[in-house]
Amino acid sequence: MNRKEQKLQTRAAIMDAAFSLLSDERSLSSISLREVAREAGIAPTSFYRHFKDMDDLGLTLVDEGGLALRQLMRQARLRIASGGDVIKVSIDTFMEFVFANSNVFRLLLRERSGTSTAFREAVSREIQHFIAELTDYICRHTKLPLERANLQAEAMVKLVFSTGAEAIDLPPAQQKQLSERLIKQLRFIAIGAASFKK
Amino acid sequence: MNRKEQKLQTRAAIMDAAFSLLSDERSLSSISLREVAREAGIAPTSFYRHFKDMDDLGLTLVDEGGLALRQLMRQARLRIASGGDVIKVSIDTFMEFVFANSNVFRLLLRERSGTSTAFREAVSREIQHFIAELTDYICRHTKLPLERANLQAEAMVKLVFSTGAEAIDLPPAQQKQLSERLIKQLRFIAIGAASFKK
DNA sequence: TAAATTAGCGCACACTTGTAAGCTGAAAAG
DNA sequence: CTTTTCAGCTTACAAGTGTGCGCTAATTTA
Repeated sequence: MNRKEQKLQTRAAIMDAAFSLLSDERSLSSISLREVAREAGIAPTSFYRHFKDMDDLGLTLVDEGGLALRQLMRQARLRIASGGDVIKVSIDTFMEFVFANSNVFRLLLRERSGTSTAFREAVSREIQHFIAELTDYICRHTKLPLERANLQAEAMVKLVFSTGAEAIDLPPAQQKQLSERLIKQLRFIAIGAASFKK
Repeated sequence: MNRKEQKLQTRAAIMDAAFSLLSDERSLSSISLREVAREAGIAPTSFYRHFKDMDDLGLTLVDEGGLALRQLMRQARLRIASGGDVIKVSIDTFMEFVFANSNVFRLLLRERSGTSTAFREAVSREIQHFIAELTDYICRHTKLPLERANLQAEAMVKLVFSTGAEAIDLPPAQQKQLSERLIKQLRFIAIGAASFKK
C-alpha cells in the first residue's frame, strides 16, 4: 500500500506547514488555505483531498497539540514518583513545554477564546482532561474529598494556563520569576483547599 | 465648533459599528475595515479620517472596554463598603458585566492572546490595573505584607478572568454553578495566602 | 466677503481569497 | 493486461480586500 503511505505523508506536510506558519503574530484564523498549501508545496485545491476546510485542519491540530502537552505532563508525574516536589516539577515541565513548543501552546490559548465554537469546545475538552488527571492525582495523594480535589485541580490548571500565556512572550529572566510566583500561588491554593471549612 | 462635534459623532459611530460587529464568532481580526465602514454608514475611505487603520481602532476599543470594566469593579467595592461579602459581591458584579457586555469582555479575552503585540500589551495593562487595585484593597483590609497581597490579587484576577471566559458561552443554569465554584476557589486562595509560611 | 481647511465620497487598482471543473498519470484491483 | 481509483495539477471565476487619488461641499478662519 504505497499509495496510502504517500497520502499520509502529504497530510503530515500540510499539518507541519500550518504549524510552522503559526507565530506570535499569526493565528490559525489569519492563515489562509492557500498559504498552507504553498508552504506544504502542493496546489491549493489539493488541500481538499486531505481536509474538508481550514476548520477541519485546525481541529486536528488542536487535538494533536493537546495530546502532546498531556503526554508531557504524564511524564512529569512519573519524574515526581521518583522523588521531587510535585508542584515544582510540574511547573518546570509545563514551562519547558511552553517554550519548546510555543506554537502549539499559542494555538491552544488562542482557540480557547477564538471564534469557532468547535475549536473552543476542543480546547475546553483538552483542559478538562488536564483537570481530571490532576484531580485524580490529588485524590490519590491527599485525603481530600473528591469535590474539593476537583475544585483545587481546576483552579490550579486555570492559573497555570493563565500564567503560561503571560510567560510566553517574556524574556527568560522574567520567566523564571513568574514561575516562582506561580509556584507560591499554587501553594496558596493547596493550603487553602486543605484547610477549607464548611 | 460644530465641525469638531460632527467628527466626534462619526468617530463614535465607527466605534459602535465595530463593537456591534463583534460576536462569539467574529473577532476584531476577522472584521474588515470595509465592513466597519458599511455598518457605520460611511465610505470605506472615510474611515481613515478617524483612525490610522484597524489596529488603531482596536486599541481604542480595548482601552475603552477595560476602562468600563474597571469602573464597574470600583462601584462594586463601594457596595461592599456598605456591608456584604467582598468576594461574593465582586464576583456577582463581574459576572453581571460579562453577560451585559459580553462583546467587550470577549474583545479583552481574545486580544489578550491575540496576534498583535500592541493589543496584548494593552489588555495586559488593563489586567495589571485590576491587580493593582485589588492588591491595594487587600492590603488595607488585611494585615498581609504587600508582596503576599500582590500574589493573592494576581492569582485571583487570573482565576476570575479564566472563569469568566468559560462562563460566557454557558447557559444561565451553569453560570450560577460556575460562580459558586469560583467563589470557593477564591476562598482557597485567600485562606492559603493568609496562612502561608516561609 | 474671500480664502483655507477638511469630512466624506466615488472611482480605480492590484491583490488575495475559497473553491468549482476537469485533466493526467501512476498506483491498485480485477 | 485492462480497468478503476484517486492524489495532485491547471485553469478560471466571482467576491472581497486595503488604500491611493482627486473631487465636492460645507464649515471655519482671516
